[in-house]
Amino acid sequence: MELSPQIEDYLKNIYQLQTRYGRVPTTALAERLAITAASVTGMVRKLAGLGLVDHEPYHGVRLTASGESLALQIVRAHRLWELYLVQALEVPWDQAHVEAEQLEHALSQGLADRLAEVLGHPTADPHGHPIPSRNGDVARRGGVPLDHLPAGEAGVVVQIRDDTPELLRYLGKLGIYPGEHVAVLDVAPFEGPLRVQIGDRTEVLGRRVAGHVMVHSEATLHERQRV
Amino acid sequence: MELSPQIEDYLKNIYQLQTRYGRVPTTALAERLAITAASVTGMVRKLAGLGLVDHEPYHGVRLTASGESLALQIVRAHRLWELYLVQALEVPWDQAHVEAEQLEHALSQGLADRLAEVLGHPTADPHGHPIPSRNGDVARRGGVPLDHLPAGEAGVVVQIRDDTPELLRYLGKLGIYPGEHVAVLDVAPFEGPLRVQIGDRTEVLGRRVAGHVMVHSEATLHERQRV
DNA sequence: GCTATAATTTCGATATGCCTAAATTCTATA
DNA sequence: TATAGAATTTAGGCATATCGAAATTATAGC
Repeated sequence: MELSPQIEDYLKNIYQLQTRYGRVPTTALAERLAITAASVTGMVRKLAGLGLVDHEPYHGVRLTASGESLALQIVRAHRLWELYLVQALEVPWDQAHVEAEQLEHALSQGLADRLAEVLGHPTADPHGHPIPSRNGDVARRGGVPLDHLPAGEAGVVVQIRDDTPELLRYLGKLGIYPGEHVAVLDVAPFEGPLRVQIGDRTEVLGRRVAGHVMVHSEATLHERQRV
Repeated sequence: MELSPQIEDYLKNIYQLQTRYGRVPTTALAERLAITAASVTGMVRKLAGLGLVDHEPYHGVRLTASGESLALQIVRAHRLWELYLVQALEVPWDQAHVEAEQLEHALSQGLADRLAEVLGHPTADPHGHPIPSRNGDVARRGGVPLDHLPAGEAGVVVQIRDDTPELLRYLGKLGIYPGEHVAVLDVAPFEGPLRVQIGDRTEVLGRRVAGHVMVHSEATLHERQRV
């Protein structure tokens, strides 16, 4: 099936919204796509006609099986490009997203497979978001926001959520990437900032920022020291 | 200036036709873009309005300076991708064109420069077509069709002209690439096929095929043997 | 130079994807 | 449970880029 870039964007964004919030309201989609709700209604009716979404008027949309399968191909294309740009072309990770946004619509199945091969069949992009496999399998990566970790607990960064270029540049400067080990040394009272150990350095992180850093709790700092 | 992929395609194709044949008739463009002449007339009027082409009704179009400058950016994007796909991703050269056709519209100035840098600021794509520089300089590569070389003359392949995937696959099998040395051993009478030496092998080439292989005459076979 | 034919343009239509404004439906709260 | 305000859809329009058919202009042969 040959889809317009617009339709591809709809599918991708419906997918991303529904994975987090379930059935997607028209307005949420409209906001993400930066178009009016009226336009979304129109397009969504068309997508329903194509059998790609299930649209209950006034109650949002949800991808059908075939819609989801197509959405996953776009997500795959996007994330493969992001990783490729960062890894092979050394594009700064905060810029990769914008470029990938264009490139994702210009990636054939064959070339996608080639990228995946060159990258060693990766399962996550530079932000830690899972890269769907060719047949649409997605590894859920989960994690909890860093600011939910109690003082003294350690973990591994698994993904950066809701990232913006500015946030990514900041985190990059701090050396906070997926795969890095972090430990919460202490938390200032009254929902205050966190003192965090990253590698051999100590940084102070605001809660807003920490909330975007998803970690897998690994072991308490105490336990790690015993090892 | 932000242009639609369609407009980019018009500019690119006008550029390529006008470099070879001068002022471009509507019909020639229509045929290349696989759309009707009526559609071309409409679009061409629009391009003229944007100051990108000079349109003399009933006498074809020609790019203005700013139109040509934009066209060169597209050609640059296309050829950078082609080379990158072949060299870095090992895509077969007969497939690179189709992929690049899509990717060329999704290449930012910055990423184009990055590709060029990674490739070592190349001046030609895998087919030997010149890659315009960032500021629009194009190295004319010329060459004469291989079948214009008299028997006994040698040369270097500089480019493959009017290539199709089938032709490219065939030439690839014969080991005929830009940069390769070839020598015409003899030519069968009545516009017959050519016996050609390629590296240390000898192949027989039909005239149709040889006509697509552009070479720079280098030295006669006789002279080369003396060296 | 006239005319048949080819090239090109004009004209009216269509599909896509977006918009604004108005109408409708939903939902939370009094 | 009635209703105000929010969410959503409907209705009418617009720009882009395409088409086929008809009209116009160019050109080549007589």
